[in-house]
Amino acid sequence: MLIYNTRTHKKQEFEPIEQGKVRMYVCGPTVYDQIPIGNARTFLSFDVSRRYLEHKGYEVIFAQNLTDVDDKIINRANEEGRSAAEVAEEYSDAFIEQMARLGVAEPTIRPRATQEIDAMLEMIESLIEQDSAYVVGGDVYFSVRSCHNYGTVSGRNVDDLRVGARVEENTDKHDPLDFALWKSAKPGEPSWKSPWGEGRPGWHTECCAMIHHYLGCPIDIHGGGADLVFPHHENESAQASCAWHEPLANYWMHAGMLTINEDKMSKSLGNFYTLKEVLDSYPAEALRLLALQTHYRSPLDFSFQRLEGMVGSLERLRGAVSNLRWAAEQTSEQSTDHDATLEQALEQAKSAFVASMDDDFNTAGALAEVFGLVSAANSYLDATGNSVNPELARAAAELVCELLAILGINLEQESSALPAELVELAALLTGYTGESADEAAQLLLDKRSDARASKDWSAADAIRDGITALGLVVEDTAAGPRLKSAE
RNA sequence: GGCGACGUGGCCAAGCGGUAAGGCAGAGGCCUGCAAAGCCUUUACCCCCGGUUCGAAUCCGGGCGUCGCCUCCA
Repeated sequence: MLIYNTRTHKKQEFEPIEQGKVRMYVCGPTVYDQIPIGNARTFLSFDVSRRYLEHKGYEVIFAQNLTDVDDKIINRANEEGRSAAEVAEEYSDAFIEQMARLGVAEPTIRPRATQEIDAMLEMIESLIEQDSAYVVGGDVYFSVRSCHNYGTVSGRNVDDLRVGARVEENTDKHDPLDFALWKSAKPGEPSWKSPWGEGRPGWHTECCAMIHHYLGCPIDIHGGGADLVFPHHENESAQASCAWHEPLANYWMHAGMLTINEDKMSKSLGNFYTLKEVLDSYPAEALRLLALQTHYRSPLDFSFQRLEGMVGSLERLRGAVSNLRWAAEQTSEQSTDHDATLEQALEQAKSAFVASMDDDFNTAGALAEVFGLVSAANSYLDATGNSVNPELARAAAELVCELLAILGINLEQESSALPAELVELAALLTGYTGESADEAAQLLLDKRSDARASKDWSAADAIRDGITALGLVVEDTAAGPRLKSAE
């Protein structure tokens, strides 16, 4: 399969270092607040990459850090008058919770920066020994000019870099390009002991040391948002190169940025949404569909209007699966004249899905195949009037679910029990005296069928309206009426 | 100034040398007592101008436009 490598600017055939095994690392969040929706896009993309690699039979060791010490965390803690550790703890938990809601699989390893200080100190000492880093006061800086291949990940020339474009120049540095590996602690800041005094690690230091410690260098895939290419990943790579004389990673993957109505999301523009906010109002699967209909490297324009549309798409997928399964239960036919067409569609979907995903995780193409399969299945149901070949119908339903599962979209809904209010409704309209919602539903549907048979439309509609009011939908299929919960 | 993306139907978006997937929205039809669900049909000068080629949305050159990154934002 092909994977686009940021470093080489090309799609390359993926060859893992170790046969059958993939070691990958995706830069995690700095835990100072609920993560923004754009951040979630990155994690979603890599979740799909990981799932697909696993589907291909690879054993994937997936590591993702939590940056739980950082200026932003300290600032927030100061504002709220509590410790940085408390803030980090709260938002680490929040992050893990939201990822679970999004259906992002747990990483194999989830190191926290504050727990890995030893590995960082070791790396920094090694860099100092090799003259790639120097100490100024209690700070340690990485010497960019000492790294001969600096710029190879991001494709930049050291001499082209505009220094001080966004941050004031720090006069302690030997060279303006140098970056901090270790920062001395100001009073009241969280700190750890080091040979250079109390302090804390720099951001670029964390990921690199953790990768080396847990996965070894080089790893197969290093991922993150496109905004991390420079300087974060460039710096990580430089540290590995100078400390261990190994590349950090063979493939560098970057997820495109998320925009809102073509604008970069930012608090100042008032178009800032957190993942939590979105998931509180929309199903995670709809958000996934939205994200996966755009290639992971392209910018993704998010809007609630689009998300709204995805709810409809989700329904189409769910509807097809549930209709197929339902039809399969209703009939005992062994085969039909239309089987061959559907069988062909199944094969087509399977192979085209894989072909798309093999091409640098083309989820939009893969998804199109799933929709194609859904269309074929719906046509099949239509053509057979629901008198299906049960085995084939089930196979189609399972394939839809299976393919979507590779994309992390779970169609299986917890089969919500019928609402108890049905009993009251049945009591009112049919004189039902029992207490079973299932029986009540059956009775109501039977009564409605009778009413329809005798063309008593008002009675039939009264029953349907009553049921609709309970959040259910009555569908009259060729094989009889059925109840579904309204989305 | 440097580096890099991108410009495909009303909206979103695949395709990356053989004459345009898919989703959402719209229109018409079928089915239905009416609905719901579903089916069928239907909407493209692929930003512009050159070039290469038997053939280009796809490659090359030049415009125009949009966006991202350029020291700590995924």
